[in-house]
Amino acid sequence: MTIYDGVHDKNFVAIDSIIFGFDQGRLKLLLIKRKMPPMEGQWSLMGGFVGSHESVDDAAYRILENLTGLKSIFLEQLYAYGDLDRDSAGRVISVAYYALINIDNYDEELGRKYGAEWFTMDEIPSLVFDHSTMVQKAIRRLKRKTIIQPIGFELLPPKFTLTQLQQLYEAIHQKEIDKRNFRKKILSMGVLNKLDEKDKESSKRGAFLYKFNKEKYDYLTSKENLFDFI
Amino acid sequence: MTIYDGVHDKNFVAIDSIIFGFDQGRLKLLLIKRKMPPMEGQWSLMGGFVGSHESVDDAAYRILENLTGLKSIFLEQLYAYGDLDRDSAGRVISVAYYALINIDNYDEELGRKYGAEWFTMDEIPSLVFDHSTMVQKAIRRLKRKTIIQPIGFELLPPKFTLTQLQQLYEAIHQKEIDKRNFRKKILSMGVLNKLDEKDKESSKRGAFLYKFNKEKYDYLTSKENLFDFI
DNA sequence: AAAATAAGTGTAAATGTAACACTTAATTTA
DNA sequence: TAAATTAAGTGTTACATTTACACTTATTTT
Repeated sequence: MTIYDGVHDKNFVAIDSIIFGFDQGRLKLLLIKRKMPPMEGQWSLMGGFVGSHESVDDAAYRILENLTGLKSIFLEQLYAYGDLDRDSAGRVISVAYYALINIDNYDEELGRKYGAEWFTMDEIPSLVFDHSTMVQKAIRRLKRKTIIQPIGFELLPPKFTLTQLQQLYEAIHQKEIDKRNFRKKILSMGVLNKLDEKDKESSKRGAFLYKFNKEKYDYLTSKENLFDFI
Repeated sequence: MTIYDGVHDKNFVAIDSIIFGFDQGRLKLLLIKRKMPPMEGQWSLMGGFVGSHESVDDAAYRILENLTGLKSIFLEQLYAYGDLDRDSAGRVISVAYYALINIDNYDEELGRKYGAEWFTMDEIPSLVFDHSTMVQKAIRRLKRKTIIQPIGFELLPPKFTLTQLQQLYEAIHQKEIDKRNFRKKILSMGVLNKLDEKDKESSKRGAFLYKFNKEKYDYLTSKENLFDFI
């Protein structure tokens, strides 16, 4: 019946993480320089193998924590890559995840250990294996997802100004957004809480700080199916 | 550094297929009755293991062909499921795919061999392991995707009436659609070719048949990024 | 010839999105 | 201490998209 029945085969399963950050108005990607063959010295996504006594999600969190020191962050499965020759070292199936982190919480010490560096989106070098494909898909997913869900907050500090939030959206979508329309839309979602504090860093007048309202967000996502993406 | 480093572990990787069909105005799902432990006699998605000498996509196509006899059909990766205890027989990571097939081309002979049956969406029995979760996700994906891309055609015969197409959309989205608005929108997409033939099965007057224009669709999807979903 | 059946068609209201420029608060400098 | 500087903050109109809504037409059956 079936020409090839692979019932008794096991395979290496790996994780690769597309790690997004946001700094100085620019969207960034965390890459590491490979310290082992194959492709030693080439830029790569952070990755590792899935053990047989941990879930795939747990492996993704574990690997991300190794590099960033961060535990509870936004991490979502992107796609499973399964071409036979995708990894030149042999047959490895890789489940790609993308993470959104607040760059302030990133552990630079750890990063140095892995030879990690942040790259702005227009300066991403060519990557090993099919990692560039993964990054492309992650960017598309991020663009789409931020239209529907306000996940962008994950990339900002807990308190942020509307201007910062707008700059983030502009960085993700790579286009200018009208200030009035942006504020109208984002505030109408009702997931932002205006604080009494002002940020005086970037202007003389000072801009009000806002906080993401997770409770309201969770309520909306549970109530309506609209926000539900995948 | 890392508490658990699973570098040297291999894992079983499986495929599970959510197979959609459309018949008599109803969206349907193809399920099989398990003929082996665990969960013998329980309803399940069609599945199989990924061999170490085939790509994950190839495995998905192979397994689908086994059951349906169909080779070139719409098949798209849904999600990789990796909980430790998801399969009660042991540690198996499963990559779920969903398929859209024209039910006329389905090989009933083969289906009988596997104990396969078509279920309408409101009659889906409880399924083994995490298969119900997979089905839920596939339905959500299908709903979303048909809003953006006209992939619904995959479920219809090559020639179809606008009424049939509308019934398909109504079945997927589980709500009535206004006939005039539906026709306006679907025709404005410009991916349908009206034929000179009429279908006289369902009305005395007869309804014009249409054909999906793949060339135009491919052109649009390559040109504009709009249709691009994931 | 009349009845029955599903196919086929257009317009107006409502909603959502996009375009557009000036005022205000606070600090710095002259 | 008044003028200049800087980014924050704010509404309205035009345009596009989506929704709501009902009758006529072609053909077959009785």
